[in-house]
Amino acid sequence: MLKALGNPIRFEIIKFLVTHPGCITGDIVEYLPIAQATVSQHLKVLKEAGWISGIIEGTATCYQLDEKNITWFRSVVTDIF
Amino acid sequence: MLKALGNPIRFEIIKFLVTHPGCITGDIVEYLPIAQATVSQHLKVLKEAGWISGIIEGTATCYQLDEKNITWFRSVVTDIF
DNA sequence: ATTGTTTATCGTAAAATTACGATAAACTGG
DNA sequence: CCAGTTTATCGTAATTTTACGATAAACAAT
Repeated sequence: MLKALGNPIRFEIIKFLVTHPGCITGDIVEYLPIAQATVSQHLKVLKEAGWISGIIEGTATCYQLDEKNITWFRSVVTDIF
Repeated sequence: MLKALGNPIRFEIIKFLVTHPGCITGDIVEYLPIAQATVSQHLKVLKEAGWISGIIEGTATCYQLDEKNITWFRSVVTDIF
Protein backbone atom coordinates (compact mmCIF):
# COMPACT_ATOMS: atom_id res chain seq x y z
CA MET A 1 0.00 0.00 0.00
CA LEU A 2 2.84 2.39 0.80
CA LYS A 3 4.52 1.71 -2.51
CA ALA A 4 1.30 2.38 -4.40
CA LEU A 5 0.74 5.62 -2.50
CA GLY A 6 4.30 6.76 -3.17
CA ASN A 7 3.38 7.98 -6.63
CA PRO A 8 2.13 11.60 -6.68
CA ILE A 9 -0.58 10.94 -9.26
CA ARG A 10 -1.95 8.02 -7.27
CA PHE A 11 -1.89 10.11 -4.10
CA GLU A 12 -3.95 12.70 -5.96
CA ILE A 13 -6.43 10.03 -7.01
CA ILE A 14 -6.84 8.86 -3.42
CA LYS A 15 -7.38 12.42 -2.20
CA PHE A 16 -9.90 12.98 -5.00
CA LEU A 17 -11.80 9.84 -4.02
CA VAL A 18 -11.99 11.06 -0.42
CA THR A 19 -13.96 14.09 -1.60
CA HIS A 20 -15.67 12.38 -4.54
CA PRO A 21 -16.69 8.90 -3.41
CA GLY A 22 -18.28 6.70 -6.01
CA CYS A 23 -17.09 8.68 -9.00
CA ILE A 24 -16.33 7.03 -12.32
CA THR A 25 -13.05 6.74 -14.20
CA GLY A 26 -14.03 9.58 -16.52
CA ASP A 27 -14.31 12.00 -13.60
CA ILE A 28 -10.77 11.21 -12.53
CA VAL A 29 -9.48 11.44 -16.11
CA GLU A 30 -11.12 14.85 -16.41
CA TYR A 31 -9.55 15.98 -13.14
CA LEU A 32 -5.99 14.84 -13.89
CA PRO A 33 -3.65 16.18 -16.60
CA ILE A 34 -2.76 12.74 -17.96
CA ALA A 35 -4.16 10.37 -20.56
CA GLN A 36 -7.05 7.99 -19.93
CA ALA A 37 -4.88 4.92 -20.41
CA THR A 38 -2.48 6.11 -17.73
CA VAL A 39 -5.26 6.86 -15.26
CA SER A 40 -6.68 3.40 -15.82
CA GLN A 41 -3.25 1.93 -15.15
CA HIS A 42 -2.93 3.87 -11.88
CA LEU A 43 -6.40 2.77 -10.81
CA LYS A 44 -5.36 -0.81 -11.40
CA VAL A 45 -2.30 -0.38 -9.17
CA LEU A 46 -4.40 1.22 -6.43
CA LYS A 47 -6.96 -1.58 -6.68
CA GLU A 48 -4.34 -4.31 -6.50
CA ALA A 49 -2.73 -2.59 -3.52
CA GLY A 50 -6.08 -2.56 -1.70
CA TRP A 51 -6.66 1.17 -1.68
CA ILE A 52 -9.80 1.17 -3.82
CA SER A 53 -12.48 -1.05 -5.24
CA GLY A 54 -14.39 -0.63 -8.47
CA ILE A 55 -17.98 -1.49 -9.19
CA ILE A 56 -18.97 -1.84 -12.83
CA GLU A 57 -22.16 0.01 -13.70
CA GLY A 58 -23.00 -0.34 -17.34
CA THR A 59 -19.98 0.79 -19.32
CA ALA A 60 -18.66 2.89 -16.45
CA THR A 61 -16.80 1.84 -13.33
CA CYS A 62 -17.56 3.42 -9.94
CA TYR A 63 -14.53 3.69 -7.69
CA GLN A 64 -14.42 4.15 -3.96
CA LEU A 65 -11.94 3.81 -1.14
CA ASP A 66 -11.51 0.41 0.47
CA GLU A 67 -12.31 1.57 3.99
CA LYS A 68 -11.44 -1.74 5.60
CA ASN A 69 -7.90 -1.82 4.22
CA ILE A 70 -7.38 1.88 4.85
CA THR A 71 -8.38 1.46 8.48
CA TRP A 72 -5.83 -1.33 8.75
CA PHE A 73 -3.20 0.83 7.03
CA ARG A 74 -3.83 3.72 9.42
CA SER A 75 -3.54 1.47 12.45
CA VAL A 76 -0.24 0.02 11.24
CA VAL A 77 1.18 3.46 10.47
CA THR A 78 0.20 4.90 13.84
CA ASP A 79 1.50 1.72 15.46
CA ILE A 80 4.97 2.05 13.95
CA PHE A 81 5.37 5.81 14.33
CA MET B 1 7.87 11.59 2.48
CA LEU B 2 5.40 9.07 1.04
CA LYS B 3 7.50 8.55 -2.04
CA ALA B 4 10.60 7.92 0.05
CA LEU B 5 8.73 5.46 2.25
CA GLY B 6 7.34 3.64 -0.78
CA ASN B 7 10.55 1.67 -1.20
CA PRO B 8 10.63 -1.58 0.82
CA ILE B 9 14.30 -1.22 1.81
CA ARG B 10 13.74 2.31 3.06
CA PHE B 11 10.68 1.18 4.99
CA GLU B 12 12.89 -1.46 6.63
CA ILE B 13 15.43 1.19 7.55
CA ILE B 14 12.76 3.34 9.19
CA LYS B 15 11.42 0.37 11.16
CA PHE B 16 14.98 -0.52 12.20
CA LEU B 17 15.58 3.03 13.41
CA VAL B 18 12.42 2.87 15.52
CA THR B 19 13.91 -0.03 17.48
CA HIS B 20 17.54 1.08 17.17
CA PRO B 21 17.63 4.85 17.60
CA GLY B 22 21.01 6.49 17.21
CA CYS B 23 22.64 3.60 15.39
CA ILE B 24 25.35 4.16 12.80
CA THR B 25 25.38 3.41 9.09
CA GLY B 26 27.38 0.24 9.66
CA ASP B 27 24.64 -1.23 11.85
CA ILE B 28 22.11 -0.73 9.09
CA VAL B 29 24.47 -2.12 6.46
CA GLU B 30 24.99 -5.20 8.64
CA TYR B 31 21.24 -5.63 9.06
CA LEU B 32 20.31 -5.30 5.40
CA PRO B 33 21.24 -7.67 2.55
CA ILE B 34 22.50 -4.92 0.25
CA ALA B 35 25.80 -3.15 -0.36
CA GLN B 36 27.07 -0.28 1.75
CA ALA B 37 26.91 2.17 -1.14
CA THR B 38 23.25 1.39 -1.68
CA VAL B 39 22.39 1.79 1.99
CA SER B 40 24.13 5.14 2.03
CA GLN B 41 22.09 6.17 -0.99
CA HIS B 42 18.84 5.17 0.70
CA LEU B 43 19.83 7.04 3.86
CA LYS B 44 20.39 10.12 1.73
CA VAL B 45 16.90 9.82 0.24
CA LEU B 46 15.35 9.40 3.69
CA LYS B 47 17.28 12.39 5.00
CA GLU B 48 16.27 14.62 2.10
CA ALA B 49 12.65 13.52 2.53
CA GLY B 50 12.77 14.53 6.20
CA TRP B 51 12.43 11.07 7.72
CA ILE B 52 15.80 10.99 9.45
CA SER B 53 18.71 13.14 10.50
CA GLY B 54 22.35 12.16 10.79
CA ILE B 55 24.89 13.36 13.31
CA ILE B 56 28.55 12.85 12.44
CA GLU B 57 30.58 11.37 15.28
CA GLY B 58 34.16 10.85 14.29
CA THR B 59 34.16 8.74 11.16
CA ALA B 60 30.71 7.33 11.86
CA THR B 61 27.29 8.88 11.37
CA CYS B 62 24.52 8.40 13.94
CA TYR B 63 21.06 8.30 12.44
CA GLN B 64 17.75 8.85 14.13
CA LEU B 65 14.17 9.54 13.17
CA ASP B 66 13.13 13.14 12.60
CA GLU B 67 10.33 13.11 15.17
CA LYS B 68 9.06 16.55 14.24
CA ASN B 69 8.50 15.70 10.59
CA ILE B 70 7.11 12.27 11.43
CA THR B 71 4.58 13.82 13.79
CA TRP B 72 3.53 16.14 10.98
CA PHE B 73 3.34 13.21 8.56
CA ARG B 74 1.18 11.20 10.93
CA SER B 75 -1.21 14.10 11.44
CA VAL B 76 -1.59 14.65 7.69
CA VAL B 77 -2.17 10.95 7.05
CA THR B 78 -4.78 10.61 9.79
CA ASP B 79 -6.31 13.86 8.57
CA ILE B 80 -6.82 12.62 5.02
CA PHE B 81 -7.93 9.08 5.83
C1' DA C 1 53.30 9.71 8.79
C1' DT C 2 50.95 5.48 7.97
C1' DT C 3 47.43 2.34 8.46
C1' DG C 4 42.84 1.14 9.38
C1' DT C 5 37.95 2.39 9.87
C1' DT C 6 33.73 4.43 8.42
C1' DT C 7 30.90 6.72 5.29
C1' DA C 8 29.66 9.40 1.12
C1' DT C 9 29.94 10.06 -3.71
C1' DC C 10 30.76 8.93 -8.62
C1' DG C 11 29.93 6.44 -12.73
C1' DT C 12 27.21 3.10 -14.69
C1' DA C 13 24.41 -1.05 -15.79
C1' DA C 14 20.09 -3.30 -15.03
C1' DA C 15 15.51 -3.15 -13.72
C1' DA C 16 11.22 -0.91 -12.82
C1' DT C 17 8.03 2.73 -13.52
C1' DT C 18 5.43 5.93 -16.09
C1' DA C 19 3.33 7.65 -20.01
C1' DC C 20 1.14 7.47 -24.48
C1' DG C 21 -1.56 6.02 -28.72
C1' DA C 22 -3.99 2.35 -30.62
C1' DT C 23 -7.15 -1.03 -29.97
C1' DA C 24 -10.35 -4.24 -27.90
C1' DA C 25 -14.24 -5.23 -24.94
C1' DA C 26 -18.65 -4.34 -22.95
C1' DC C 27 -22.60 -1.97 -22.59
C1' DT C 28 -26.46 1.69 -24.22
C1' DG C 29 -29.71 3.94 -27.20
C1' DG C 30 -31.78 4.59 -31.45
C1' DC D 1 -27.91 -4.14 -36.11
C1' DC D 2 -25.15 0.09 -35.73
C1' DA D 3 -23.07 4.05 -33.77
C1' DG D 4 -21.63 6.06 -29.62
C1' DT D 5 -19.76 5.82 -24.88
C1' DT D 6 -16.75 4.21 -21.36
C1' DT D 7 -13.04 1.66 -19.70
C1' DA D 8 -9.29 -1.80 -19.80
C1' DT D 9 -5.42 -3.73 -22.02
C1' DC D 10 -1.49 -4.06 -25.24
C1' DG D 11 2.84 -2.67 -27.07
C1' DT D 12 6.38 0.44 -26.53
C1' DA D 13 9.34 4.57 -25.70
C1' DA D 14 11.22 7.54 -22.22
C1' DT D 15 12.35 8.29 -17.73
C1' DT D 16 13.42 7.04 -13.08
C1' DT D 17 15.01 4.03 -9.66
C1' DT D 18 17.97 0.75 -7.75
C1' DA D 19 22.09 -1.58 -7.20
C1' DC D 20 26.98 -2.28 -7.43
C1' DG D 21 32.16 -1.61 -7.42
C1' DA D 22 35.58 1.75 -7.15
C1' DT D 23 37.16 5.63 -5.04
C1' DA D 24 37.51 9.70 -2.18
C1' DA D 25 37.09 12.04 2.24
C1' DA D 26 37.45 12.38 7.12
C1' DC D 27 38.88 10.83 11.26
C1' DA D 28 41.39 7.58 14.86
C1' DA D 29 45.14 4.96 16.55
C1' DT D 30 49.70 3.43 16.47
